[in-house]
Amino acid sequence: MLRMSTLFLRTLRDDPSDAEVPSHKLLVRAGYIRRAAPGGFTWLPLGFIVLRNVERIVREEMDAAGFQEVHFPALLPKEPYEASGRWVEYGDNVFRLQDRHGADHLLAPTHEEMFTLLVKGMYGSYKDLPLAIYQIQTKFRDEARPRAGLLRGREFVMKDSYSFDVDDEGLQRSYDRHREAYIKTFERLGLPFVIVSAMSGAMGGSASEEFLTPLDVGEDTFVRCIDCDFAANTEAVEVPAPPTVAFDGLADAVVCDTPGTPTIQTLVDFFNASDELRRSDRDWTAADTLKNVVVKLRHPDGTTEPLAVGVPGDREVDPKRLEAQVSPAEVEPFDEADFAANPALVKGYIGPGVLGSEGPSGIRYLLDPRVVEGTQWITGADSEGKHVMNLTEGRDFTADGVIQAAEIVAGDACPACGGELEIARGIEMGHIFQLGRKYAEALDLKVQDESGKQVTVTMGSYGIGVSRAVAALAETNHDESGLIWPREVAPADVHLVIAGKEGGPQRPAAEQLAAEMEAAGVRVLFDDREGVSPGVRFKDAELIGVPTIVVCGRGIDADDPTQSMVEVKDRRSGERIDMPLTDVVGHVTGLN
RNA sequence: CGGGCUGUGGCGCAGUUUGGUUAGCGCACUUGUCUGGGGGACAAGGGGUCGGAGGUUCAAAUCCUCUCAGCCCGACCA
Repeated sequence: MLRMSTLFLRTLRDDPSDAEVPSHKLLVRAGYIRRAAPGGFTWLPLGFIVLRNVERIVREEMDAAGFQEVHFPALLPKEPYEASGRWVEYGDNVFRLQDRHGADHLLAPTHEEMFTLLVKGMYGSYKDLPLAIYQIQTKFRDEARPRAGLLRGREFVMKDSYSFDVDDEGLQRSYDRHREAYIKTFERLGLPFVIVSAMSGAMGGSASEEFLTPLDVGEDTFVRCIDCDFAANTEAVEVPAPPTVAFDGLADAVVCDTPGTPTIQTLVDFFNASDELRRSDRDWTAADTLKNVVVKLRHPDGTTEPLAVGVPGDREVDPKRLEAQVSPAEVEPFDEADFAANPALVKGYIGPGVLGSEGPSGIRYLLDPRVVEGTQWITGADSEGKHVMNLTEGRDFTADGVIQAAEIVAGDACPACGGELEIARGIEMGHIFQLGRKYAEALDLKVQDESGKQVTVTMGSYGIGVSRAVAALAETNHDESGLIWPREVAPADVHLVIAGKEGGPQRPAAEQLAAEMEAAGVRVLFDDREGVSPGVRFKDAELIGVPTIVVCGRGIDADDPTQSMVEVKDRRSGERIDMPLTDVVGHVTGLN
């Protein structure tokens, strides 16, 4: 039983000034956490109970799936991370430090290398596999900008698991088992989530999905279909190609003088204002134009290469989508010096005529999938003040390939069902992906197969943000008055309030009720403070957010306790019911 | 790393432009009395090197220089 008279707790009437998002404000105000360091929080007694509850649920679901728990140090030597290349790849995001001998160490941001080495040291046969092990541990990332309280810290609790299999089929099975376990875990936590396919990114690997909790304060943008269950990171959306059009009867390409039209908007306005160029059936729009954007790719070896991307003029090139497509190369702007080095490019009037590996510029040219054979475009004629119209793909120009780099906007067609896509914000709560053999190869993790041959193990890696889940739960479960915890993660089942004059019958009745509830296995947070007005107690109870609030007040009968009535309030619905004191234990043990 | 804003008792803020008694207010805290179903009232208290360092001045929370920290936007990121 938690007694508020002695609980290490101080609730605040005002929001802390450094808090912006609801979870941060409420968790501090209600006395769950306090900021201790940039991006680091102290867990106060109530908060620590919630954190452990989340941990327990995660642990139980991992165990139920047959995964085994281990625990690594957070402070690790540099060597394994050098072997995998991540000592360099992780860059400034990893905390590095030296010991007294000058040896390099790091505070682990994640543990692929250590798990790989652990298995290497213990197992050597295909008979030992499959294996999946996990830990729940504090991770460190030197975030450029910690923010939003617990949602993005530099130190946070994460559950990370790793699977080990001899072949791809085994990896797929391990992946699927984790996927199922994650679905159960998030359902049990009461966290809404969508599963989006993700690009595997810097960690390497192939199949990868993220579990996102939709939240406006989240920092990931994703798209989902309003008609079907399709959801994906914007980087992973594959825009389908429309059907091709036969060339028969298509108008010839015509070069037009279009003075003073360096932008898409000025170009479209010019066409619509011209008697010769105007369309009879409708106005020209930006979607009729083909915009060619040139960027510079920087490859990991340091070399650079220009790249031209052609997208319909009504959309921008999305840098993240582009970068995901050209990874591991990085995208840099094409600057004045680059234009000077490529005289074939006329800024503002770049057209397919000079682009392409075979073209005068020799610049590789990739097209948006919407630009299919037979589509006609208004685009640059590679000469100051000139554009070309009716330029037809496949007839008048071709490119080196297709690229998914145009921005996705709300209302775009769903790649799965053709319905309408919407853009939403979310926060990554879990991530599962098939690492493949990157780490096993780097660290030489092999086992003997049935024929006695050495084979490299294939791995998967799976994370859940545990401390982040506490924040996400607070974010998705609160109202104007305070937090509203799902029962399984709540710091208590019942918040018992004394609301009566000191010296009255309420306190002894509440004491007895608290003892009875506890004996029945109900977790009780008991507001047994003296000299605190009822208003304060009610406000605190609502702020703290225990799912059921029981009030011993006016209904307590001093003369005949068996006649006493108490009030039972559901924090979430706000519904209040009066019931006989003697029924309360039975009632609250039946809640869930 | 770029742009903007902010650092004053535990929390939230005023005071800084125009330097000048003892640095102020609300909440919280202590003591007492009253009150007792929605952060109640009255009274009396305790708690501050004004983020830090250096400088200007007879005098600095206030002016100058440097520095540290926090928040927001962007870049980056499980």
